[in-house]
Formats: sequence, C-alpha cells, structure tokens
Amino acid sequence: MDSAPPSLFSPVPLPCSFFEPSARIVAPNLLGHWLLRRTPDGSWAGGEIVETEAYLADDPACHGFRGETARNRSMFGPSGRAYVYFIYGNYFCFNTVCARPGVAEAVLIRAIAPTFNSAWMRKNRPVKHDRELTSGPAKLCLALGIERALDGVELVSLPSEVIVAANPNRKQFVRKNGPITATARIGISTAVDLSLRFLLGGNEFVSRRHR
DNA sequence: TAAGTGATGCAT
DNA sequence: TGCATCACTTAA
Repeated sequence: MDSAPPSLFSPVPLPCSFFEPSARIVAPNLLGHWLLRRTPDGSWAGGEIVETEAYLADDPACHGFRGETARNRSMFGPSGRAYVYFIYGNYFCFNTVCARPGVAEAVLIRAIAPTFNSAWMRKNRPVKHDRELTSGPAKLCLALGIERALDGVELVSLPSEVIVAANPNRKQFVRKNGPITATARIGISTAVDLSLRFLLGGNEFVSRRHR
C-alpha cells in the first residue's frame, strides 16, 4: 500500500486552505496525512501523522499567547508554514502554522508512522525498534533531521525540504487505526483541562507513555 | 522517576 | 543581568 519506492513517489502537498482554519479544526484533520522530509538523494522520508496537539490564540499554553517574539515569529505568519522550536536544551518540536496572519495558532505534530524510507530515519536516530523511531515530537524531528533552519518553511510547496502531503488512502488509514480520540495535552502546566490532543489510538506509533 | 540540557522570557 | 521555566527523552 504505502510501500512504493521512495524515488518514484510524487507526493501532492495539502493546499494552503487546509491550514487556514483554527488549529482546533486542523489538528484532527491532519491525522492520517503524510509528514515528509526531503532526503539528500531527493527521495522522501516520513509517514502518516498519528498524534497531534492544537495550540490556540486564546490559549495560555500557546507560545504565541503573550505576543510575538523572535522565537515564536513563524506562528504569527501565514498558515501552511512550519514553526520549529528548541526545547529542554536538546530537542526540536515541529508545528504546522494555522489561522490567518497575526493569529498565533499551530498544530504540534507529536507522532508519525515511519512508513517511508525508515532506513534513512534510522541513520539519523539509531534505535532498536521502529516503534521508538518517530513516536514522540522530538523523536520525529531527530529522525527527520528537522531543526531550527526549517523554522518558517512552506509546507504546501513541493520544492520545500519538509511538506505535509495528502494521503489518498487517509480514510482507510483512519478507519483502520481509529477512531480519532481527543484527550488533554501532554507536558503543559496551564490550560490542562482542554481536550486538544488528537490521536489514532489503534496505531502503535502514538507516543508511548501517554497512550 | 529523575537528571540532563541551554535557549527563552520575564523579573530585577 | 539573573533565574525559573520548558509543547522532551533516556537511562535506571
């Protein structure tokens, strides 16, 4: 099904309009679509998004809640771009920017299935089992080589280093791994009661400890 | 369960 | 300028 040779694979990026609604809407809609990273040989690595979190403009847990800074600038830009930030002195996390310019909303990608070019991802992040490869927000950034240089890049344009592409078989993927469930978000200390984490509980690559 | 890691942002 | 905090991971 999803195992076509990466070099023959021509993904179609999701359109800008996909990311224009509130992150609350976009976050569940992203489940089952593809997060893809261009590799040095021009092929694609990545896989199906299986866990997301929405961060909203009026949400104290959102990095943009207290206004624009150098760090969160991309969140205030147009939708369909990446917001990549550095955290805990070691790691990067990857978001898709949503809503219109000036409105700081984004979707944190917390886990993907390592469907395409997992050999390349394992070079970036050596692990015993594929299960550990991309089952967390910083894990997938390591596996895909996502770092600060990719902050702000267009996710809707094929020449980009990172894109979010339409999975033509999304419906089947969601049916097989779903239903989509919503829970509280992970690792935050404010707005802990909001149900803005979305996941496909039947998929083994959902982040481990918080299934 | 806790330590590691350093940028970030707000208080001083 | 200083310091608490942090949308995490790993080793134990």
